Amino acid sequence: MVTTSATPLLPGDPYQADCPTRRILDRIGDRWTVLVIGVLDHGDARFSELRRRIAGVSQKMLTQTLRGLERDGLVRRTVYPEVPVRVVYGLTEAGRTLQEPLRALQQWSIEHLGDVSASQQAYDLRD
Amino acid sequence: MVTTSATPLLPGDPYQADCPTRRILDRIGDRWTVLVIGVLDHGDARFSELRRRIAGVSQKMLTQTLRGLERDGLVRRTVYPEVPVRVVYGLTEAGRTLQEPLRALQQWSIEHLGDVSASQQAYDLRD
DNA sequence: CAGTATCCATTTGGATACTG
DNA sequence: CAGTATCCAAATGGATACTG
Repeated sequence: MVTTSATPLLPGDPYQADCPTRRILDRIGDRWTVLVIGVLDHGDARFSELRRRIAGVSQKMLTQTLRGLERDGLVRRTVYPEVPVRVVYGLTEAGRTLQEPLRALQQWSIEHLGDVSASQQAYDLRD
Repeated sequence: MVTTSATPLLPGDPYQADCPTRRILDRIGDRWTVLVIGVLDHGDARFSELRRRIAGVSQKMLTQTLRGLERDGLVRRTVYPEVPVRVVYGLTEAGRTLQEPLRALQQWSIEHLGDVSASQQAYDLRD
């Protein structure tokens, strides 16, 4: 992709409110979004299935998270007007591409969170 | 680093509270952490310099963010006991490695946030 | 089943005043 | 200069009750 935009996105200047890094973190930084994407990456799922598989999520937060992802075009919501109604969620193409950078982040976590925990312990034992 | 832990970190099972993805997002998901890392990646900086370069950050939040990063071993804090005191912050090796997955995320943003904005507009115009 | 609506406790973070 | 301490408004999110 080309960055021909009027705002040249200086690589070292991400401290504006509308910078891409800020926006993506606002998108995925909450408690449930990445978990929903993670589950849906295994395949489509109904609302109740998502709720079961994501331990601890409330109905309100799951709905809210799914609405946000749908609004952003990362998740597709399909309603089958049966009785009772069946609603199936799935990742869009855009949603699927997000998994790659998320996995990079997860990989960093796996490699470094041991050191991070050790550093925290050392820090807390100071003085 | 080796992952010899008793919890094998199933790749498709990131819905536990202590999963690596959750922990790294708790770490970088807040408003200021990635911005601090972004600035420090250009080189060490004093407290006042960070404050100037990160538009909108309050003294309290900058301090809080830096303390958290220091505790995690991602940022090094050096005090020069001059008068007035001079404090210089810099990334540790671990802190520097975090820049790579962050850049991947930023790259995804740059490539997709146009589509996301379009999708939001379409969503909001529905009904 | 898949939500919506409401209430409320906790968390987050900005503003302000003060300090070694 | 580089903080700390305190107060308080707004946002976040869980619990509960209700619905097409």
